[in-house]
Amino acid sequence: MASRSQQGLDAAELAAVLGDFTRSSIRLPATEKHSFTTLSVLHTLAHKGPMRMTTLKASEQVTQPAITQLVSRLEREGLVERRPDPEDGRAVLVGVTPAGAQIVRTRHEDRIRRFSQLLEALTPEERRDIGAALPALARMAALMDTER
Amino acid sequence: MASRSQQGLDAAELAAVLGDFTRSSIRLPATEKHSFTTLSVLHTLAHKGPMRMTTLKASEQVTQPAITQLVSRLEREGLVERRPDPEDGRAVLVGVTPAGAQIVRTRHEDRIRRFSQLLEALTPEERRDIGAALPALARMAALMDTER
DNA sequence: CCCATGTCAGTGAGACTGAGATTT
DNA sequence: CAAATCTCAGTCTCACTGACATGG
Repeated sequence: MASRSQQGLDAAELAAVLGDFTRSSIRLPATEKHSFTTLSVLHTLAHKGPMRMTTLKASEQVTQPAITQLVSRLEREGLVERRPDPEDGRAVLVGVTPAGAQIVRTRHEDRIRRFSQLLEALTPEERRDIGAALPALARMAALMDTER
Repeated sequence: MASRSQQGLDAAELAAVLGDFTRSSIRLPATEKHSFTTLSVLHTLAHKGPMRMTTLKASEQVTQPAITQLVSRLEREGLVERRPDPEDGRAVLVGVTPAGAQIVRTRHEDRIRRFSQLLEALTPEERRDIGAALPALARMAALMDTER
């Protein structure tokens, strides 16, 4: 790649590798029962605590009706709870139930197990390279979020 | 992280960073008209040429009816073409049309543009670290695919 | 009265299972 | 006849837009 020697990293190569990586990652959890958005909502609620629909909507990048519908489904399954906001009669606060938190925990453990296996199949040099890039990748992810 | 000094990379940290990264990446193309699977099918067909439904089904990890339905929709939109397999009367071959190939191209260019902007916001050291990790990340993606 | 917050109704994509049709 | 390939029918999730009720 011509521009790699200039700035150390070619955008086309980056897009190709990370695109493949994301595609492969997405196809993995297809064996699971819950959808990506469902898990993302549970993850958000488990890590940030109860919040109102509007806040949740912003973090998941969907419309209000979509959040209403999703929260209703999760509530029916006993994974989240609705309760009125004591400070604002229009709003409701949504929080995870113990069952919802358990799903987040289990999924997290599954992912760690899976990644551990993947790491064992890599060479020490590859593990070192990926480890060294994690802070930069975390920064990129943060930049993607703020850019919206 | 305790185990980082031992093997150079902690699975929990890797899962956390790559999870965040994937989440942020997925939420990005929400502004686009076509779904993830739609784009993935067009991408596959554009890069590997016409193939039968069964092959496509395997690469996208969905059931036959889902592929039938998706191809029908894409055909209706003029993005792919069905034609009988001359060597097997049971099978059909699916290929992209020029319009479908154009969508793949445009999306690819958009991604490169976006990544270029992101890279400019990083430090030279961060770019170097990510560049050095790309081969290892590509290997990980390949391992995820073969593991299924 | 206006605005923010949430829900309801209707529509469409996209996935699944189960049941055929057709060709090898 | 058995197996492979694809389609059809019916159902579910999950997203959208537009209209609406309700409280600040």
